[in-house]
Amino acid sequence: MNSIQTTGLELFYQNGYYNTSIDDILKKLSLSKGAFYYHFQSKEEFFITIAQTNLFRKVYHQLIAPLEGKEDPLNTILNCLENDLKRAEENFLDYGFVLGNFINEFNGKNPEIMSYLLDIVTVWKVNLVTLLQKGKTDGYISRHVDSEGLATYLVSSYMGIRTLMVEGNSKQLRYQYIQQLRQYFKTMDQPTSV
Amino acid sequence: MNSIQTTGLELFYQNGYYNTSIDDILKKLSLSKGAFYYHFQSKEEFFITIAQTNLFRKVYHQLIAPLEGKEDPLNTILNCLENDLKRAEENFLDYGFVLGNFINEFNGKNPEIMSYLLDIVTVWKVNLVTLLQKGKTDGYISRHVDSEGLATYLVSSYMGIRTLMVEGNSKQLRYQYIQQLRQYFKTMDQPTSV
DNA sequence: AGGGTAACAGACTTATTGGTCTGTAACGAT
DNA sequence: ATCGTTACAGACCAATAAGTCTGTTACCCT
Repeated sequence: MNSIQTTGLELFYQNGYYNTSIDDILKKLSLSKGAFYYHFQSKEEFFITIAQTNLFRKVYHQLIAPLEGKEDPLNTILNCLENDLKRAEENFLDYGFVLGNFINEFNGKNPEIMSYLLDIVTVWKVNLVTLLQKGKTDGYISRHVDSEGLATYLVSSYMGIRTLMVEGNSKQLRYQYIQQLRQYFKTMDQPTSV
Repeated sequence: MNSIQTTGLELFYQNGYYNTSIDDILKKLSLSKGAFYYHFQSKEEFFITIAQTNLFRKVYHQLIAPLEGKEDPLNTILNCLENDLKRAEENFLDYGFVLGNFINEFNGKNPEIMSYLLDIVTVWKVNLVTLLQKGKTDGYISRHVDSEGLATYLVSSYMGIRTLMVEGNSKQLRYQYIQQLRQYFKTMDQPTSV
């Protein structure tokens, strides 16, 4: 049953939700329809289950966990994103940002699933904001920085660069992206630089 | 025939390529299968035609044309993006960035179509780079700015924010995004601020 | 007026989809 | 050993997909 979820997320990620049939998943596992519909009510309920467990875990592990218990928020965020992009780059068959892809796919089609997906984005963003705020009280970040705005900006730019990196020259894109981010961060990492 | 393309792009945008059937398009136009397959060989060829004409025109009109013949590149870009986001926001049924959605959908599924879509991105990016370079020679932008990198950053962040703006509070997101961009631009609009 | 072609109409085919339903193997409890 | 429940197998169904094919208009040309 857990293997169904794992394989399900894998195939949904590669081919998209609507473009992946239950049969595709079952074929890969050499299982039958009966097995699937014994554990899950429908394809939709199946995906929601996956989103709330596997997908959330994945995002948390990739983008939130690496931020915990570190000083110097800006550098921590920068390293986290850079490592993530490097992983995506080395993964010779990368399909973009899992969460971003699904948000894109379900937009305007399934509001319920959309809300679950956006919840995950919110969790990520809240973690970023919290980290940035802490950075301000700890004296790492200039007080005039808008934590909410910066978090929004980070999330959106990351989602975008992951979409762009599906083409060939992902190495250059990553370099440029990180470089620009570093430049931007420079303007706010010392409170004296106002 | 042109109406088929227009309606086709409209529905592909709203529901995605794979989730829009030829019948859906034809039903909306009260046309028959015969009409469609008289003009187009297949659904794929149909989309490619749309991408190269209608989709390209749309992107050009939205994001490239407003940049032409203006001084002060950074402000021009900022205004262009802000106006575009405002339009998306007022459009009470917005489905994200057309081009970005398709790139997301076809990634890993149809390399040929992908190449056509990425071509459009390239055109946009080249236009940005050219504008930034001109801005440097005209003295609007600091010489140490990496035009290529900045263009990459602009494209990716725009694609990301459009994906995020599909949820409710798009007004706030737009404001935060533009605000952050403005802050970033401040660091490079005077050559003396190195 | 008549012939020919461009521009469609729409029934039909084949493949695939999500989902149902009946059947059955394994297995612990009594 | 038997019973009953869990965990599947897989045939089956209705809906929908892209694409084909045989018509049938409408209209221009001569």
